[in-house]
Amino acid sequence: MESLGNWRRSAYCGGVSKDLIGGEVTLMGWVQKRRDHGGLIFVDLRDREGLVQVVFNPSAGADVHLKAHGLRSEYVIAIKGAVSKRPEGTENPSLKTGGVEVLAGELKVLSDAEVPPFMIEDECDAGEDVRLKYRYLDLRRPALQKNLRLRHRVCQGARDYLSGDGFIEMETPMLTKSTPEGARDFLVPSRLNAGHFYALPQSPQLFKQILMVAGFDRYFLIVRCFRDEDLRSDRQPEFTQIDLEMSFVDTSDVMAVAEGLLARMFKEALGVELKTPFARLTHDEAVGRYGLDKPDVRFALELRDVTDIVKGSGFKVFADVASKGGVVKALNAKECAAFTRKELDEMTELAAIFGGKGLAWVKVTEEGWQSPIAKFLTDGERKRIDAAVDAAPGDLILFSADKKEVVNAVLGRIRVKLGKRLGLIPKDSMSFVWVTDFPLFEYDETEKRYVAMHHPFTSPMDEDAGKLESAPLEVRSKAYDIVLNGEEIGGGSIRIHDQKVQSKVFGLLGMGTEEARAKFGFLLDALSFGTPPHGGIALGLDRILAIMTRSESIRDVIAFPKTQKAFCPMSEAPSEVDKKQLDELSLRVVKKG
RNA sequence: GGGGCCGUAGUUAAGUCGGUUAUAACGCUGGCCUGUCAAGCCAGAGGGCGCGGGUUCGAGUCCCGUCGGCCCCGCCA
Repeated sequence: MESLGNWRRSAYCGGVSKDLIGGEVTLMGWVQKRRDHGGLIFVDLRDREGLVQVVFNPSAGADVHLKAHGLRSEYVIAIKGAVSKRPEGTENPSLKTGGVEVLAGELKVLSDAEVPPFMIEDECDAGEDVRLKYRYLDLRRPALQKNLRLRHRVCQGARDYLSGDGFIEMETPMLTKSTPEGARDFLVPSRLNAGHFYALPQSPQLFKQILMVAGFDRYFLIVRCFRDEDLRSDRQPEFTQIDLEMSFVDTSDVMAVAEGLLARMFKEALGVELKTPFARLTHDEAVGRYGLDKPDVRFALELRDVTDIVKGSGFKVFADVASKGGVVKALNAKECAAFTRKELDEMTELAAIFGGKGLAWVKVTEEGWQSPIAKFLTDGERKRIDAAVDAAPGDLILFSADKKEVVNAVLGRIRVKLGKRLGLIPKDSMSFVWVTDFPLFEYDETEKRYVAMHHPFTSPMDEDAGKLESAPLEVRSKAYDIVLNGEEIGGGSIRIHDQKVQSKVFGLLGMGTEEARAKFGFLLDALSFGTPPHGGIALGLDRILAIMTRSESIRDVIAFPKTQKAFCPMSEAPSEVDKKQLDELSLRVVKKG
């Protein structure tokens, strides 16, 4: 290995252009590929800006040529040489620098390299476990470099936009207080307070509200959040939010800022102009028509309620469900009457995953219904159903009958599946939709109490506030989610700024006065000292980037993600710690047995 | 906590009904080669099938357990 000495890079490999022809350059980078012809040796040299071909010609220096013979993939080298137009017929149009090459005059091997466990190229087919173990090699791949540099630009755009709109970037604690509600906390033991723990923030929620109390008026943060829950392709234990909060505003103000912010981020990232304002659906509409509170509105295929049509029918399954307060809904899979038994079974299996006990189907033909349930329904009922779902010969109607929540979940997911399978989703479409008017509370059957649908600090709608005690489940909230292509990419709300209302909500959530004081006393205190009406939103940066980059998983837009077991194969975190460390923290590990 | 798919050279994969010495491609090593860029040609090395049991004359193939990866349900205000 050689030292850099007084050599300094004069250009990036990917930046060697025709303009430099005739000049000398000093390049530094990684050996992508060596093609040794015995005489001529070609080396593709790579840095973050791209590749350039370096030519080692024995006639230009026998010793340098000999040295180049020993180069291997991923060696880090520096070369000095002349930029030259490539000889006629040897240009490589698939390379940005394919019209030129660098004739090496001097070579330094700055670092040699082991044979990498997988090849550093975009079409890398190595498994994700190997790639995560050697993440530094994986990150050398142009695809990941591109994703992470996009991440930088998007963040930069967000900072610019928000700073320009009067938002102040602040900092909130990472060592904070564990609070009930919400996700499981990551805990950090306190050495100076034996037996006491900090929690890593699930979001800066309370602190940003308190900054509003403190009069900062507009705050933002691009901030890491932590939730100790099971992972998914769109969920990591630590993830990044673009978090903002504003004072003296109502829902429409926050939504307008979020739209402007997203428009700026997409302009920055993809060069596309988003049309604002975005479409809006109430929670009721979203769930009713699409089955989910994160509707993919890129295609229709909407759910239709046929409960009224079948409630008095001879089909016992439907009639029973209807009489017990359940619903029967239908989905018209246009032109899918040719579905095989196997395909129908797959749909039923999918329904089962989401709690559906079955899935009735009807193939609509010129002669009428072909279906196991046809004989249970009258001609009139069948006609009314046909009309309800706009059925035409060749269509396939799928039914789910159950409790409302189950029917919506089942048909909502089947709708998405069908949308993909039938190619109903327009490529390159970015369909944003706001979902508003969420219920303030849900009833949790296992805990036997109300739980906040968004979070406990969400303000009820002014016109519903009177129903807080009389009919909590009918109270709608000032919460809003932003959904992109069927994925939730953000959510927020106008907060409660009245201490009395906040106390009342805590009470409805089953928290006694004392408990509320113990858990959220600081918030209640703060609210009592003059609080502006305020609200905000948090955008899921990783998810947005995954959509922008068409990544299957947010792991592809995070430099150092974790596996599904929340393990980092590179650093091997989490790990056991020394007994001494545990002693200092007054901790003892209890093996589960 | 649960369901599904998957663990075979460095990597990606094949391996039939259980049957000689476990295949291939890429990569790697050596040699030849002055216009390649998926370089080419020749030669070669490299694994005992995630791990532990079991069944069997015989297990990469079957069974049980376990570990790990991915997808999903629950969970994620």
